[in-house]
Amino acid sequence: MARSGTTQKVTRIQREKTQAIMDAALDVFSRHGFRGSTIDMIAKTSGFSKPNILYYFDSKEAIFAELINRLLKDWLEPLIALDDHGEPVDEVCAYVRRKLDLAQAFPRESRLFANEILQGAPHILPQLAGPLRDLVDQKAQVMDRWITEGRLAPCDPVHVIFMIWASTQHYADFDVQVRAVLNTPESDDHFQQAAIHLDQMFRRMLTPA
Amino acid sequence: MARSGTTQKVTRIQREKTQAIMDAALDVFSRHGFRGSTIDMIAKTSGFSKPNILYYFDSKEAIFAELINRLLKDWLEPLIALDDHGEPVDEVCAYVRRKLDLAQAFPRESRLFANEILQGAPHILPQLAGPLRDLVDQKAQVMDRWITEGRLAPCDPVHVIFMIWASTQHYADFDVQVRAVLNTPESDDHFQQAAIHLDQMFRRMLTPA
DNA sequence: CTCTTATTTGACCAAATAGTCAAATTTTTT
DNA sequence: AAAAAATTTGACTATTTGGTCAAATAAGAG
Repeated sequence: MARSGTTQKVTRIQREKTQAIMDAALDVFSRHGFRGSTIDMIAKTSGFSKPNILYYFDSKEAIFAELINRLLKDWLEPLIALDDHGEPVDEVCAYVRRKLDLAQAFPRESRLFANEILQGAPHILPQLAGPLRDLVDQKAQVMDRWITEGRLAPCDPVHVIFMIWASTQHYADFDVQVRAVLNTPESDDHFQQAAIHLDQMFRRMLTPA
Repeated sequence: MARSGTTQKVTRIQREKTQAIMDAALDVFSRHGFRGSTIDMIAKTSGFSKPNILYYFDSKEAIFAELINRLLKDWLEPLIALDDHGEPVDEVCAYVRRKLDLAQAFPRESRLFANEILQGAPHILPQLAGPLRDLVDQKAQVMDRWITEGRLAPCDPVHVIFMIWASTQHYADFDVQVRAVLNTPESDDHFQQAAIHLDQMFRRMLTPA
C-alpha cells in the first residue's frame, strides 16, 4: 500500500517511482496544461501502466497538485535571495540573472507555471495572493528605500519585478517563438545573448542618473 | 448548407452566428487551450446546440484554426506600424504603448496566442518562422540603423522586441497573478501604472547617452 | 524457504467527448 | 401561399478518459 499521506515507511521503489512519474507528468502537463493532459500520456511517457501510476497517486489532480506545490518553493527562492545589504543595481541584475538561469535550466517548470496562471491559477491562487504577494511587497519596500537613498533610479518596484519575470520567463515559455524568430532550432545560444541584453538593459533602467 | 469554403452567398444568419460562435470559442480556448476545451463548452457559452456549431464549422480544429489565423494579422499590426522615419525612441515607446493597449483591450486573444505558443505552436509555427521572422528582421534592421546613427542607444534590437512582447503581454496573460500581487481583484488601474512604468523604462533603455 | 507485504497489470466501468444524421423547423425566394 | 433552401436539434455512435478491482507477481522479513 502506497498512496495515503499518513506516516509510513517509504520504500526505495516508492521514492524512485514517484519521482519518475512526476518527471513524466511534468513533461506532459507543461506542454498540454492540466485539462489537456491525460493519465495515459503520463503512462506512456513514464513507461508505467496507468493503474500503476494510480497506485502511487490518488488521481490526475493529485499528481498536478504535488508538482505545482513543489514548484512554488523553487520559484520564490531567487527573489528571496535578493539581498537588501548588497549594491542595489547589482542585486537586481543578479536576480535577473538567476531568473534567466532558472528559465534555461527548468523550462518545463516555467511552462507548467505559465499554463497554470493562464488558466486562472485554479490551484495556486491562494499562494499568489498570500506568500507571493507578501514577498513582493517586502522586496518592493527594499527597492523603495534604495530609491530614496538615491542608489536606485526612480521606478515602480513592483512593475520592475513584473518586467523581470516577464522578460526572463519569455525565453522558456515562448521558446518556440524565440527560436523561430532567431532561426536557431537547436542550441541555447540565445540564452547567452539574452543574459547580456538583459543585464545591459536593467542596468540602464535602474542606475541612478 | 453553410460550412464549405467554396464561394457561396453568405447569409445574415451565417455572419452573425459564426461571429457569435468564434466569440464564445475565444472565451473557451483562451482559458483552457485547445486540448482542454470541448465543443460542449463552446455550445454552452454561445447558447447554441453542439450540432448547430458543427453546422457552421467542420470541426473543433476548424474553429481554432479560424480564430488563430484571424488573430495573427492583428498581432503583427502594431509592429508593422513602427515608422522608420519617426523619432527612434518615441517610435519604440509608441509601439510599446500600442502593444499594451492591445493586451488590455484583447486579453483573450493574448491568452489564446500564449496558449498556442506554450504548446509548441502546432498550428502557427510556419507563420512564426515566416512572416513574423521577416517582419522582426526588417524592423531590427531599422533599429540597427538608428543605433549607428546614434539616435538609439546600443542594444540588441531583436531582444528588445522580445522584451516588449514579454512585458506587455504579461499584463494580459498573467493577469491573475498581477491582480493577486497588486491586490486589485477589480479595476484595470494597473494598466495605467504599467503604461507609465514601461514608457519610463524603455526611454531609459533606449535614449542615447 | 515461507509467509507477509508491496507492487503491477489486464480487464473493466461510467462519464465525457468529437462528430453524424435524419427529421423538424425556420427563412428566403418565387 | 407554396416551394426551395437554409437552419436547428434530439438521438445516436465510436472513441477517449479517469478511475476501479481482483488476481498475479515481486520483494522483503523471519
